[in-house]
Amino acid sequence: MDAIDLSLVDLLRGNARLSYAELARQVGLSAPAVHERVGKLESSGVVRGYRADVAPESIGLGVTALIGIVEDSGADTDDMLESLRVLPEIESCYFMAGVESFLLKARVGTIAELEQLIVRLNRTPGVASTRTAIALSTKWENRPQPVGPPAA
Amino acid sequence: MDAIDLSLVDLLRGNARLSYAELARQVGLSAPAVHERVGKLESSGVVRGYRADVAPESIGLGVTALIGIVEDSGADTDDMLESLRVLPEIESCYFMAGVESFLLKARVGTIAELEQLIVRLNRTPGVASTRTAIALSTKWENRPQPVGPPAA
DNA sequence: CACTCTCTGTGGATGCCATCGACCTGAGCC
DNA sequence: GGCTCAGGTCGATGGCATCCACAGAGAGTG
Repeated sequence: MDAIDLSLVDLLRGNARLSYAELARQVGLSAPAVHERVGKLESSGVVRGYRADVAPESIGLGVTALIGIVEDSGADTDDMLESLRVLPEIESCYFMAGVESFLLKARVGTIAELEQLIVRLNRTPGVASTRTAIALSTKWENRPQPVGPPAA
Repeated sequence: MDAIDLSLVDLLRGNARLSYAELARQVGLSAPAVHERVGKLESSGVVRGYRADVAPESIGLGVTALIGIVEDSGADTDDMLESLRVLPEIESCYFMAGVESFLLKARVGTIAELEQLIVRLNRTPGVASTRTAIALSTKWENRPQPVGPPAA
């Protein structure tokens, strides 16, 4: 991970569809060299994939909610995780410090669907309680932070 | 947005670097047809961009925190938003229902940097108080939810 | 110091892909 | 019927991805 790798990562975070030729021009290397570097970034796990950033409301997921989960004392955290993982509405899942063991970001189409999700969560073994906060609007999301040390 | 558009969106959420030729094969159209559809999805705002998914710890952002913000009564929400927007550590910003007006997801390298961020937030005009929860680990994040109605 | 091995580059060749333009076809409408 | 438009296909062309052979820098070693 030298400065050129960081530039590549930065460029690809801004636009994942840049061609290798374009990346090569930006960082001052040849296209094959860039191809190899990016390949190594991928196989070493630095770059986990490439995703289209889609407006959620345009694919019927207009409701965003943040849900905190308090575990039962004695609950098996791994089992709970598996239960959470199968719920497709849960877009992100963080294991937290604090009273609430998990913080979920969930995306659904309607408030009714959110209700169903919350009911399902409360029925899940190991869940003592949930606390849901609805996002009225998303000001921004997953904004890439310019890479720290060798910026440009 | 017909079924083919949804398939394209799904494919690109899974791998944003798929070629138009490959997309065309997957949905059973010609490459130029796919090119035009994707172009329309982009210009209509359904597809907002393409991002490399980078492991944050590998670029020196190993600490994730969720921060709730309570506004002063009488604070100007738009001004606050502008103050928040310039802080690069804030990766996502939701305007929430509830006592806490904003919920931020912030990413920093160290706990010391997180402390600095919280201090800055508490000094920001309009901020009455903050509440910070640290993510001990990220189980998953921004997992694409398979598109609802016409799944395969 | 020279030898060698490895890592990371470059440059050239080749076949696939992006992209443009010409043309086709079916739906909706006078 | 005949217009028009949206959205397709096909073919051509230039650029790009990708493979290969080879070159130079640095580290470790006799």
